Amino acid sequence: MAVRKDPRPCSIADALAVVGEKYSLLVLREACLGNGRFDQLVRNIGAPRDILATRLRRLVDAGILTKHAYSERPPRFEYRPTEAGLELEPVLMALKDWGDRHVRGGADLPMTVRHSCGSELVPRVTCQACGEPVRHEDLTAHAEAPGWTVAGPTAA
Amino acid sequence: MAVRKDPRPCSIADALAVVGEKYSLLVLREACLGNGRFDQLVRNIGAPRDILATRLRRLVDAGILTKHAYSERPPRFEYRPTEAGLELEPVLMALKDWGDRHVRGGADLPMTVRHSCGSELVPRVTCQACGEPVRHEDLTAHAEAPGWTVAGPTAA
DNA sequence: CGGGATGGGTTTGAATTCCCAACCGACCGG
DNA sequence: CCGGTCGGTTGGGAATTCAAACCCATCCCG
Repeated sequence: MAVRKDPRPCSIADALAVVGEKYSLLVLREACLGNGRFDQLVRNIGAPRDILATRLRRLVDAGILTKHAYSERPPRFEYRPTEAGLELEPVLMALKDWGDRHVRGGADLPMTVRHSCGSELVPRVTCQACGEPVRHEDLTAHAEAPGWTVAGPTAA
Repeated sequence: MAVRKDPRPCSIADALAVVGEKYSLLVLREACLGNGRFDQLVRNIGAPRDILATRLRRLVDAGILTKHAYSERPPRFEYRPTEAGLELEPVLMALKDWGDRHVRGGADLPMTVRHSCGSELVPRVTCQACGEPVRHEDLTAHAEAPGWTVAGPTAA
């Protein structure tokens, strides 16, 4: 799915080139949940088996999953998130939050996540420096490489 | 791209069904940057025009973009993020951060974003309740709807 | 030992998408 | 009138995806 001719050098595009293909993030969801076996992935995601096999190869190659043998004889594997994969989990949580609020009505959430602090997780993307939530109107983009021109005063 | 037979009710899957198709999040990136005109999108994203047209229709239908006329005679349009679209921008930032750190080496970032607090934005996904960064080992998933079974003690 | 189930895939052929290039209509500028 | 811009649409071939079937080694059961 690698965006063929992305004219802009951009880490968002780079990230999507790795995890932006169909099912990839759902595979990571399941891997993070501990459901990393091939047939679990097939059942829980509903992806065709061949597609799943290619995604898994790609995610392993990209260093997001590792293929871990949980049994020799017969050889059986489980796909587990690497450190890089685990660091993608907050993105997944932020996406889940957005989906909770904007796609699903906001009520009757199919699944919740509890944080170790004791309360139910409500993920917020914040600025590390000041701790404030990241809001569009507080952002300004700056080009560091050629290819970037920004029209308005808005930022991404 | 709606995942055809997603066996799990999941807000992540729901969100991806809307913005998970190829180019969709890059379109939103450009819209947030203020580069919302059709030919700007074509140039900056590098997507085929017909695909872009389909994505735009879908994003407008989903309430993520609006088609705003910036000129009558000749009729010219600009796609702008709605409130829901703007609320997806933090996810984009979190994704950019991951890409910065894991796909790109970590150095020579093509673009940076400044936060209104004065420092360069380093987005962190935090727990709203306690303010701590969201880390995999602090999470536990809980099923609220049928379809959910989690294998390990891990969580997503 | 035979017979079925399980796990982790690969193969096949049809259906769907994507991609590219060309085209179009409305307008403007010279 | 002629070229250029903008915002698309159209057509046809290339690439992906899909569903279902198949494969193969290994248990499990009797």
